[in-house]
Amino acid sequence: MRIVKEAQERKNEILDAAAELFATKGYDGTSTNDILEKIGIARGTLYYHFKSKEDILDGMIERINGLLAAKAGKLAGDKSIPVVERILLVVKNLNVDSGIGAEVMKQVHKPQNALMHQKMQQSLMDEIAPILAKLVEEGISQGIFHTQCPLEATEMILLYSEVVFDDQFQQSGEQQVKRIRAFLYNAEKLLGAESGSLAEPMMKLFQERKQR
Amino acid sequence: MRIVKEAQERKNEILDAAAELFATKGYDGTSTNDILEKIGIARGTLYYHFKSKEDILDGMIERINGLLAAKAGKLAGDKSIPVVERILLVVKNLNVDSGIGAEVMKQVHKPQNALMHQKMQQSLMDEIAPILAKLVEEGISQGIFHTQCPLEATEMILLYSEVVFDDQFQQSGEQQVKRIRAFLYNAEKLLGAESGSLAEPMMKLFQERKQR
DNA sequence: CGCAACCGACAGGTTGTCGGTCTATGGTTA
DNA sequence: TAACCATAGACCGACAACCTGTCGGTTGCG
Repeated sequence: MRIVKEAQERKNEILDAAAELFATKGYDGTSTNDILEKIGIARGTLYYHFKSKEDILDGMIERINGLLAAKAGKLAGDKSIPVVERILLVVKNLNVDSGIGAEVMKQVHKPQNALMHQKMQQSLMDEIAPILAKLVEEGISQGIFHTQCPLEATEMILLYSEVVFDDQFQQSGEQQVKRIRAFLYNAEKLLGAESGSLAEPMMKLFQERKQR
Repeated sequence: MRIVKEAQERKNEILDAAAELFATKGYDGTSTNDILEKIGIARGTLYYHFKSKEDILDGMIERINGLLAAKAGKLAGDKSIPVVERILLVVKNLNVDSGIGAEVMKQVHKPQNALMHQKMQQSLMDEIAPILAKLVEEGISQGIFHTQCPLEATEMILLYSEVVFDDQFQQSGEQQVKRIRAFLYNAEKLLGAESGSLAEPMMKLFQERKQR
């Protein structure tokens, strides 16, 4: 008894399974067999919907990133909230994202998931950085920030946070705090923000996250 | 007629072949068969010297990075050259490295070489960043730079240049120039350098490289 | 003669392909 | 209205071709 579904539905089903598996076993560690066994479809079906394993990864990342970007865009657009607060909100939502995305995010940094990591990073640069940069520009027009290159400054900050706060960089609590302080110091310099104007609210955020 | 060589010699031979293959076909695109056929040894021999394919990659990166770091260290130590000039020299040597390393560097950024890229990046952060940071500190004591976090600022700069100036980021010449300008602007801000003090000599370097 | 270096067959796993099969749907006919 | 195809999109699973890593056995050198 073969079950037939609409293409889009099957595709999502496959992406769901893949996301969960990639999140727990990593991209390299997950075989296409794992995926198709998990949902009980045949090999041919998988390759009917996706042209390769990497294509599945791309699809998954696109889906997660679409959600992330949409959410970030919505938050960023709420002009009733002060700019700095909004930036914090967006950043917070990047890492504490709910749903399958969160699990994926955690595993992204492991060395065996290099490809996944790279693709995510690219996505982050292409989609999230511009959103944050818009906020920075808003801050500039309000006299909070001062820089001639808001987009690039944002990219630098985002990229560095992405790489340095990886789990792979296992470091003692003391080192971690030092790194975070340095990061905020540099971020303020890049954005031309007043000393402490970012650091203070950000440190709060980091401490919240640490407790989990 | 079986040829026997000293372990270290064979190891180097394998690393040489691997480097060349990885450089032309990428890490994923190169099979262990390719490597052992290239030098005419048997499967068992390869795995006698290296415990896995990834182990070969690690060995290769370590070798390249060792050379790079040694060269950079030597250049950085020459106190007869002004600090800014020395920084330029070190950076120049990172990308224009001679020998097999150069070919590898070119291919490192392709998407299929994600693992290679990541390992290289890690190496860069761990070994090269401190060397450059030392130079920055020297600059600080000379009043050229002003920052409380020389190491982290250096890391940010290095990381960003690594990612953004990848070939994968194919962009028009105009965009490229704009990005470079923004990069230098941000680097100066991070290091607390006078406007143009880095940008001017750096632009020269970029233009040289462009001509090749 | 002993040990380090080497060999190559082989197990177990992987991705992607391909010809063939099913099933839902919509048009046709009685 | 009901029975009857026809067809295309969704699905299947065997299979080819590869790939990595292992292991018992072999050989040459000191």
